[in-house]
Amino acid sequence: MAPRTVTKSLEFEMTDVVSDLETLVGYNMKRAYVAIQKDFRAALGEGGLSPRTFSALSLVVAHPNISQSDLARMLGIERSGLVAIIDDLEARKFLSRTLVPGDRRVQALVPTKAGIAAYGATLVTVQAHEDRLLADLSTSEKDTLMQLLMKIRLTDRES
Amino acid sequence: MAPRTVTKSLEFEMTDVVSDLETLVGYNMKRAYVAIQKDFRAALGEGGLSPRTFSALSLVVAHPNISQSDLARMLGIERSGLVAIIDDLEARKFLSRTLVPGDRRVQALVPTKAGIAAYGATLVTVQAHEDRLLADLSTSEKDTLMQLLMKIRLTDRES
DNA sequence: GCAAAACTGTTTACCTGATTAACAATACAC
DNA sequence: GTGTATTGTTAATCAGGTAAACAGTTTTGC
Repeated sequence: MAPRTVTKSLEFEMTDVVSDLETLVGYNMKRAYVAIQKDFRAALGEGGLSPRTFSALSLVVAHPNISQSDLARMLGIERSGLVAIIDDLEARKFLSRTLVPGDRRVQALVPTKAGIAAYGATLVTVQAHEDRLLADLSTSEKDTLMQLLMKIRLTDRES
Repeated sequence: MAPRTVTKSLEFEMTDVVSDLETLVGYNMKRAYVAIQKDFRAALGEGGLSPRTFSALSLVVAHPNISQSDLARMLGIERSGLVAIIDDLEARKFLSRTLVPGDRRVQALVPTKAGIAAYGATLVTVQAHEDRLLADLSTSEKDTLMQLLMKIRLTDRES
């Protein structure tokens, strides 16, 4: 079956590999992640939302009345860690904690009009930042990257 | 030119996209990075090297007699932040700070035999962790991922 | 020659993001 | 009803990182 395909020449490319480090996915993932985050913060500027706060706001806008516990689960963080994030968003008047009739434990998170507007504007800025930073990647490369990242991300499901 | 290619069906796939968040590279990059790092730590266990300490050791083994300043530059961190990492590696007797004849400011980092051995063993463990975690990705997918991450990473050069 | 500038390793103070453990209030199982 | 589970919260702690200052040591520019 397919006896003599020549694949050897693809195994190594002659870019000078500085050390084994360069061949590890984790190391390159970290460096790429740091570069993106740095540019994200620069794009949103002083007083702008941090990546995690933006993520939380995004999910609250997409899922109004979500509880903090559910939001924490979606973000993959502990609910104790979410408190400060929600405090921040509430201080900015982007959402409010509101009582839920049926269950007095939970406080549903509802975005304000200002919150929805701010989210929309910020999303545009964030998308512009990604378009700029990833200008060297073609659309199909970006698609591929997203698929691969998603695959790796979902590895973490069971924990 | 190419008047009616049907690309529309590729634009959106019918996985339920929870929010805009899922469409952002940065968010998925972070989630994937967190998943990998978590698995890395689990693979190396209690008392094992942290990712950043492993990275530093890798570069010292690959470049014996490197200075701390050069190492910090390679890692993309401040040299003040490197001190604790080198302290750790020196405490484990994996390297030593040694005087350099020509310049009394620098202390060259030289790996010990134990350091080189530990690095080799750890590298095998790390590679096994990545192979396991990324088992769902084909070899060519891994290659593609590395190329794309490298491209993004190099965006950060000028800073 | 020598003053000014630059570089090296280091400490200190601080920041961000995150976790764990505990807690009071509330709801649910049966 | 009693025991168990869940919610939001605080407090303590940690990991990783930055920025500013510092003493000691070259290097540069005349």
